[in-house]
Amino acid sequence: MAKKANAMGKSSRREESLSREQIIQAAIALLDENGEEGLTFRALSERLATGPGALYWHVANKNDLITAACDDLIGKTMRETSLTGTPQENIRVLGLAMFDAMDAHPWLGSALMHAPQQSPMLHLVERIGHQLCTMGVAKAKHWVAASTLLNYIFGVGGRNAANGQYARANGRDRADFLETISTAWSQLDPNEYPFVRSLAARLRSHDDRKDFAAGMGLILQGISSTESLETNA
Amino acid sequence: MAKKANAMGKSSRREESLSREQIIQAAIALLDENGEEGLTFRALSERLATGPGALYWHVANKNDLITAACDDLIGKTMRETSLTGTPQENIRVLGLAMFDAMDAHPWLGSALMHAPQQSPMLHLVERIGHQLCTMGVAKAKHWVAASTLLNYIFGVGGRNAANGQYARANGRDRADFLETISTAWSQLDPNEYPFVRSLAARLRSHDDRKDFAAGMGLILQGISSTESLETNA
DNA sequence: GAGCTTATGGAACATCATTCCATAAGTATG
DNA sequence: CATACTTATGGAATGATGTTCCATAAGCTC
Repeated sequence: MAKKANAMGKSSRREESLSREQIIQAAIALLDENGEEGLTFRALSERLATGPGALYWHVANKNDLITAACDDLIGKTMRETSLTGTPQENIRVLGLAMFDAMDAHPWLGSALMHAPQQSPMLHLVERIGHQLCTMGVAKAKHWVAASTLLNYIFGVGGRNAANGQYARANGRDRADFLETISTAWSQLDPNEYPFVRSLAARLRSHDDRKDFAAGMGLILQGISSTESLETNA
Repeated sequence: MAKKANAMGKSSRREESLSREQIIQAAIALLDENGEEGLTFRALSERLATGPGALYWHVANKNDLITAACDDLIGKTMRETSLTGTPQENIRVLGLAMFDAMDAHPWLGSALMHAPQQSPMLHLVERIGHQLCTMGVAKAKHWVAASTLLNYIFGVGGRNAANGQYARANGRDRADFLETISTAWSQLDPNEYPFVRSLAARLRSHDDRKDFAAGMGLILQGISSTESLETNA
């Protein structure tokens, strides 16, 4: 008795062998189609016409795979973004490129929160830093300026992704979703929540991308201002 | 045959009945002790001396539970934070209170990225908004100012949490972790990554909390600047 | 006490990431 | 060409998870 193991027809090495790159691309496709929960080793192996075990030859584990997928997209985004304007404009362009990537791949923002920083991310830091230098930002401000910009970029990305996925998970489109929240806000107690109430209308009509760019503008203005910041250097 | 169901000694209603609040507190304790992955319905039911099924009477599902845990902590943080300074100072205090909460509960930042916005979060928005009004920020800027601050606060929280958890997951303390990255940065190609290299030393010695406060200062300065921003209202 | 509601907790279920392993195709070596 | 060794492969098993189901019992209302 015992396990007969594999029947005869078994495996015979596949014509076009698997590759790490192939697996990453399939993972991205799966994530794009079905969201964060759509990526399972079973679904992935089915799509690639193999078994889950084979994937582990090319990929260490799921975290490794997701990290690689993030790197791939950030790298692609960086490669496709060229900078031709003023430093401030260029930083905005970089931020918007990341925003668009996270918008096109709604799982990306959330995944980046869990994934360790890898080399494509460093490339983004470097490019932003280069623009800061061109702007003539004082060296003492470099660290704070760069980290504030990055935290903002990925903070927005993460939250936008979360909102989008929440709406999608409840089977409603963005407009419905915003409409519901906006209505709820406008019905809040005027004494307790005057500010939130006053934002209800704006919520309904706002444009995430424009607001993102405006927020970058706010930070850039803070960076450019001549006031020196408290530093701990 | 078939299932004999429960033996006789069975259940007899527990002396102190379960409550949603009790479950939430136990969940927070579990998350604090063992991180994001430490919260399972099995561990939770064991700690509460019951079965997983009983928890579902008080809590809809895991998402509901995590959202409730987040709300509990944000609510507590808001309740414990009183504002007595200038509007700018107050906004900084609010941000730092959230930073400290996310620092004390490293899973919080990450969980907030997935959880839908609930009423304690609205309370935070309201308080920040009130300070913006006191500062005399133009109405047209309210939306951008508030959302930029919030995105920054939770963006930093999320990233800090991710870094901390990554370090912890690899069994290294913060100093080790930063040391490794700092060294890696300082060994990058000087032609390709001059900026990142120049930040290596700063990375080693930086203080997350001070940098967070400085970033808030940057944004507040941008908000206070008299230049009007492009709005889409 | 009868009947209904509120809990309770253990077992069962489906699904997941991951490991294991028998196996076969490639590749180098003689 | 034959023999070893490496590189892949893919299916089966493992263990843990969130969730559902259900028999049961305690409280409550009449």
